Amino acid sequence: MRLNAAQQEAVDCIDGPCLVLAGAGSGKTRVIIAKITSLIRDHGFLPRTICAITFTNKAANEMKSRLRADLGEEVAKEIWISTFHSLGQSILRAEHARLGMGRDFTLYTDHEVHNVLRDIIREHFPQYAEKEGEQGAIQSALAAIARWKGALVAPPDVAPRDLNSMIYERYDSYLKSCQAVDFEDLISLSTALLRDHEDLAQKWGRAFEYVLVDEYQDTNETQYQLLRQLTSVHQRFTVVGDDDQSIYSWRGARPENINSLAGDYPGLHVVKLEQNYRSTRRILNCANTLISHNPHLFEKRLFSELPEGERIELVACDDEQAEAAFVAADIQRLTFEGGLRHSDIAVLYRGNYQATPLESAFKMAQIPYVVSNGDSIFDHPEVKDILCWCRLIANPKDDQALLRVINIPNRRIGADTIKALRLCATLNGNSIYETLLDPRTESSLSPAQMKALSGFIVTLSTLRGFLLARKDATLVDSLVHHLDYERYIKANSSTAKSAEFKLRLVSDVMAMIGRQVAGKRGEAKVPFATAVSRLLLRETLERREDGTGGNVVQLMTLHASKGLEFPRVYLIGLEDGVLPNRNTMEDAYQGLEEERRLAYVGITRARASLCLSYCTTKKIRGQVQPLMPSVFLTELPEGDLQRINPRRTRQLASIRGLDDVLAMLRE
DNA sequence: CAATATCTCCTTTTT
DNA sequence: GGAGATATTG
Repeated sequence: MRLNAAQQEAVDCIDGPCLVLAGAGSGKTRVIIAKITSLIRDHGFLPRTICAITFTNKAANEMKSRLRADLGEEVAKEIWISTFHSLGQSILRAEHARLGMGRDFTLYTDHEVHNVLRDIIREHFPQYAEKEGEQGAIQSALAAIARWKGALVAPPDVAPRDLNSMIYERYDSYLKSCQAVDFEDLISLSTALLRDHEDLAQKWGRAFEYVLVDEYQDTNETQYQLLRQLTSVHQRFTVVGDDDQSIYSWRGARPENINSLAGDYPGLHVVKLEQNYRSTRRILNCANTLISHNPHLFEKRLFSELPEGERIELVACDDEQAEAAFVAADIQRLTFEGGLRHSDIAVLYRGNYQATPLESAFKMAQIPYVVSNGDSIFDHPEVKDILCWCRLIANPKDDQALLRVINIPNRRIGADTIKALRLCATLNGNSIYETLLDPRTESSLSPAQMKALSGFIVTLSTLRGFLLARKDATLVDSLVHHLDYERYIKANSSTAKSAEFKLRLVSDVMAMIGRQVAGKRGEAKVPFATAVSRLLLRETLERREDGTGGNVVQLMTLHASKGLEFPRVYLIGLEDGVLPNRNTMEDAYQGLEEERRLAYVGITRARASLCLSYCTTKKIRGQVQPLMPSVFLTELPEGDLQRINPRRTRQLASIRGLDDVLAMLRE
């Protein structure tokens, strides 16, 4: 498809910094792809000097496959396409020595970070937990630490010494003793590294002659700093963003980074994309009217030359079961009679928990569906166990992994033994692994305990010797085999069938690691530790069925829907307290604005047809409670809405309208 | 030390 | 109304 004037302008601006303000559906992905293609074909950039950064793996994969289609496998695989986090991980793995870390450091997930902080507070600051409640203390420490890391302040440099700063210090040294980093470290340590080492700043600044950032409004402080450093040598980059779609401020995103650019780069070229190619004029009008209730950083007016389209449907249901049943019945109507494919449809909602009633209604109606970001293969305890074994093999200092698997399979190592071990470890500031090997430890434990522990040490060192020597996919089989994991799972499963299921999950995950280590699929061979932390970053999830693949309805949160589009969209749960979510209202009106943007993102996912629904009652904590419709419904243009009675089956007439619109969209 | 019963927190979004 | 952590038994 041809580019319009503004899109072409954005593609052609290559000599300096370029900011593209891209409204929803204005073809920003097309611009990014066209620009990368043009950089390579028309301007002689080498593919490996181009770096494109996205926020989700989903977006990165999408970009990869589109570039593969345009440029071919050979060229496309050379381009650096990654999320900020995985780029940070690459930098840290390459430069680990400067940080005084081994190459095989571990990535701690939020869950582990939470547990670490909980243990620190329990052990060293019990009065803190008593005063604020344990959860409150953890939350407060977590927020403070995130703030310091975001501002690149190391524990010794924290100015007013308070409780949180002491926790920060303990936390930091604990992570170091485990040779572990957290998600935020992937970026903040990379940034600090380039800040403190001029040669590295030069090296990485030269590596990328052109940098592109998608969803720029979602960058936080450190990500912006990293971008500045990566582009410091050539000063050539394009960032694409839309402040109306900023929905991650809760994790530190600063849409103001859009404004900072103009100050930091006086030569900044700004391009606005205001023509929407995605949605009917009615859908766009709804979206525009809703978002006009928010203040704006940049004035922009989205317009569309597409047909007016059908009115937006508005459905009031009795409760969430009725709502789910309505959506299911409506989808059946549209697919049986309306000729819509299941994959043309998405159901969007605020929280993951809202998927449950939909799932049961869809199962009942035999509607094929996928829940994205729903329960992942990595959430199964058996998979977590085996992954912790992998982490431990790569990095034995990884205390959190060690504590999880020290008694898996059963080795008769119990709570008392672990308690004694941890005491020794904290006393010497060592990891538990080091403590196990320390001769001084023996005096603190009984002979029986020592015997059980030495069994564990032998197993671990055998596995390390065995696995780290291998560079092929068989290593994963040998892990399961050596642990006698099959027997362990069978012993802990109620039925043979569930044991089989669990083993299947485990071997799937191990196959993912095996593929990377062996360098299958034309990808580069990857060290064991990297392969494992890619799983923790969820980088290697099996590719989603795209279009042709699974013909299924997609269920997802509004956050997960960003960047996607569907002919028919259901946006459910438009109740006061749900969307806008009650818990976000604390930070005054800021919260409401972000919730409104969330609704805006949902509405603008729809191409031809949109259905909004809400419930008048819902079961909350077991109690049925009445609910008010969302304020956002009152902010939509009345004339573009059409109330639907969920109890009455509808006529084909309304489907024909949809058909026409779809046909015009396909032109 | 392991298996079962009871309690407590939380249900916002994700790399 | 559910998961996960802790207390209580065998």
